[in-house]
Amino acid sequence: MASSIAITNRSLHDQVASRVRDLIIEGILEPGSRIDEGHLIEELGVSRTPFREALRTLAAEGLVIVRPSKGSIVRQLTPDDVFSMLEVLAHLERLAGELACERASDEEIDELVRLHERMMECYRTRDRMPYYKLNQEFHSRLAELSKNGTLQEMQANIQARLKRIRYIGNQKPDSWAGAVADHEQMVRALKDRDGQQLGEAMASHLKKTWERVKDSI
Amino acid sequence: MASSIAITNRSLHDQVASRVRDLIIEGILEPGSRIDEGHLIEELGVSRTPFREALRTLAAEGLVIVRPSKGSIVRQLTPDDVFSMLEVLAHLERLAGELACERASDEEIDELVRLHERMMECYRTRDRMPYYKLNQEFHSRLAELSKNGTLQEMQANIQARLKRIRYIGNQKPDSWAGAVADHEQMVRALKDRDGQQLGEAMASHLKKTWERVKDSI
DNA sequence: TACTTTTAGTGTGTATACAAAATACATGAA
DNA sequence: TTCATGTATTTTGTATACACACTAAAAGTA
Repeated sequence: MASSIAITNRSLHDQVASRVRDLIIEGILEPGSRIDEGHLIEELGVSRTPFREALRTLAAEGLVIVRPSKGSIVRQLTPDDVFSMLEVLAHLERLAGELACERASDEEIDELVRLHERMMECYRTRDRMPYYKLNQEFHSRLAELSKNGTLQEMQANIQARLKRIRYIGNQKPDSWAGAVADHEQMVRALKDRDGQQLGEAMASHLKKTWERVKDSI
Repeated sequence: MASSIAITNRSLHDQVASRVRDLIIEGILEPGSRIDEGHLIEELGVSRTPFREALRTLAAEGLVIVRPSKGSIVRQLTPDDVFSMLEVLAHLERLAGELACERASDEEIDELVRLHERMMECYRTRDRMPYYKLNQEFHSRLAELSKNGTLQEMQANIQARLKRIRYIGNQKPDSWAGAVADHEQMVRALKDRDGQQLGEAMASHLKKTWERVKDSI
C-alpha cells in the first residue's frame, strides 16, 4: 500500500530519472553515446520538460554530462575515474564499518549476519545474480548501520556510478571465492565489533574489486 | 577572457542554480522556508523552465527539497545532519591529506604553503572575511592535491552544504586561534609529507568546527 | 460549537510552441 | 581535390499556456 502511494506520489521527472538511470546501468544507453532527446521521450512517452529535468538530476548525480547547446552524453568512466571512486568508496566503507561496530544494535548485526548467510547460500549454489543483488544490499545495509545519513548518501551515489562497471566485472568468475572470503572476515569482525578489522576487510575487498575490474574499463 | 567564454557558455539554468545557491548560502532564502517559484523567477528575470531545472540540480546537491505538488523548500539542516556531514568530511579530508603527501609535487606544496602564509597575514590583521575565503580555498586546494577527482567532488559537495552553517559559526570569534594552530600543524605535516599527522590535524580541525558550530544550528 | 463538505484560488506539473544555436550538407573557388 | 562559405536541417534552450493538485476559507450540517 505504502509503495503504491509512493509511486503515485513520485513526480514524472523522478520516474523518468529512474528509468534513464536503469537504461544507463544496463548499458542500453552506452557510455560516451549521445542521449537523443527526441527519440527517448517518444520511447518513454513523456514530453521534453520532465525529461530534461530528469537529465539535470542525473547530471548532478554524475551519470550524464550536459554540454550546453550540444546535447547530453552518458558519462564515460576512465580507469582513473573508477580508481578514484573505489579509493573514496573504500575509505567511506572503512568509516562505515568502524561506526557500525560502535553504533549498531545486536539485532541489526544479527540481521546483517542473516543476509550474509543468504549470500553464502547463493554462492554455494552458484546463483550469481541473486548473490550480486544481496551483495549490493549488504553494503547498503552496513552503511545504514553507521547511523550517518551523509555517509549513506555518498556511498549510494558512488555505488550508483559504479553499478555498470560492477555489472561487467561480475561476468569474470575468477575471484568470487576471494570476495566471499572477504565477506566472511567482515561478518566475523562485525560480530566481534572489531571496527579496525572490519574497516580493513572492506578496504581490501574494494582493492580486489579494482583488480577484477580495471582491465574491462 | 576564458571566464567570459565560460559565462556565455553556461546555460541559463546553470546560472540560475548558482544564483539560487548563493541566495541560500547567504541566508536570504531561509532554511525551511518555501521557495516561491513565481516570485523568484520574476526577481531573477527568467522563466519557469530553466528555474525548475536549476531546482532539480540543487535538490540533487542536497540544498533544497522538492516535495511533489507541494513546492520546494530550502533544506533545513538538523544538528544530526551537520554532525554527520562533518564526520564524513573529516574522514575525507584525512584521506585527502594522506594522498596529497604521497602525490603532490614540491611546487604544489610550496604554493599551498604560500596560501597558508597569506591566511596568517589576514589572521594577524584580523581580516576575518578574506581569511574565511582563503580558508575555503586552502581546503579545496588540498583536496585537489590528492589527485582524486571523486574525493574533490564529494568534498566540494559537503562544503557547499555546510557553507551557510560555517558562515554563521564564523561570527563567533573565540576559537580562531585554535583553528590557526591546526593550520600551522597541517602545513608542517605537509612540508614533512607526514600523511598520518596531516590527516590527524585535519580531523581535529573539523572536530573543533563542530564544537564551534553545534549550538547555532 | 465543532466538524464536514464545498468551492474558490493559488501554485505546481506537463505539454507544446517558438527562438536560437549547432551540425550537416552542398556549392563554388583555389 | 581540398578548403571555405553559405544554406538547410536538426537539435537544443526558453517561454508560455493549460490542466491538475493542493490549500484554505466559507458554507452547510450535526
